Amino acid sequence: MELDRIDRKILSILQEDGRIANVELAERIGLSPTSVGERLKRLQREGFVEGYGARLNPHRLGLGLLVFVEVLLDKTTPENFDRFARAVKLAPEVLECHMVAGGFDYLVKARLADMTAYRRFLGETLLSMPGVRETRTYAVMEEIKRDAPLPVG
Amino acid sequence: MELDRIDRKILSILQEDGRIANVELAERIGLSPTSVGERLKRLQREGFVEGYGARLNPHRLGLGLLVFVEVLLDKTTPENFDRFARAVKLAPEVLECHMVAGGFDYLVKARLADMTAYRRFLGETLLSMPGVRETRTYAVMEEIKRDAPLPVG
DNA sequence: TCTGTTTGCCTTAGAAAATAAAGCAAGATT
DNA sequence: AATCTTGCTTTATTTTCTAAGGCAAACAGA
Repeated sequence: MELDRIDRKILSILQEDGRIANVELAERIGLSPTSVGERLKRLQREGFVEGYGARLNPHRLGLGLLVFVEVLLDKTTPENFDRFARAVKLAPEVLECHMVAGGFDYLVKARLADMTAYRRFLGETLLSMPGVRETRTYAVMEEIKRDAPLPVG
Repeated sequence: MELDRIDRKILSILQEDGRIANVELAERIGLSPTSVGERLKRLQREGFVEGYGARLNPHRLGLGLLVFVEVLLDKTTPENFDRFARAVKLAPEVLECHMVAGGFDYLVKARLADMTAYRRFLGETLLSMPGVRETRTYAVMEEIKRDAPLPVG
């Protein structure tokens, strides 16, 4: 399944402004609203578009601290991996968690109110997770680039 | 400026489904469309909602490889920081870049087609950026949790 | 306590947008 | 050459958004 120039333009615009009216989207593309709507429906059906979301300001919501945590597990058995994965999915502070190849097992991205909240999170959530041996925390001092759109062009 | 239970519910729903019709949003909240619309406009005006975006599937777009790169700068002067920041903002492969406190200077998150593309990106973009001394790459093997909504409850 | 004001919600009506149907033309297929 | 498919357009109906006006409860000051 191939994307043409128009499909990419639709995706690009929608990634920046997911709530744009179909009429206006069609104007910017240079097609009728109907055909743009059909293309979009196809892009959703084919799985290019997974959904839409509001972009919230974390600081405004009292989540002033962004941290990355490198996590090493005790014994890297399948059950340990699985239990850790399940625990991470339940923790609302954790925005992302990736299993990586290299010096550690998981990279966790979390947002919290402040360092006090982080201390609690580290002790009560991360370190009490099954099989966690070691963690290294990196606090973000400045967000240079935040959630850039995927390159579709 | 305080958020009540209804505001939080609006933010929560909108974060998951940013394209929901105001009528349906109002139904799920239990208020009239007008008053939900007014609340939402206020939440946007006050900066809680920064915008809306389509969630695209990176794999479907041929971006099968997710990497995190730790970057160390040569001399940590303000100009070097600034030049690096500007260069990073221009690179479309870079989705996030954070200045961190700890063992290195920057943590970069990037999506690429494959390892070949990453090699090129590393050489032509990252290593040729001003003042970059050392990089450590961590390739993601499995995405356990991806872009979870911010906890607003 | 009484009065005026604000706040947050509702209903209603007019404007705008989404959706579905029908048709048309260019290119592919047999 | 005739038919089918594809992708677009226009039109009409339904749905949604938006702005106006009004009501009642909470609040402030005299």
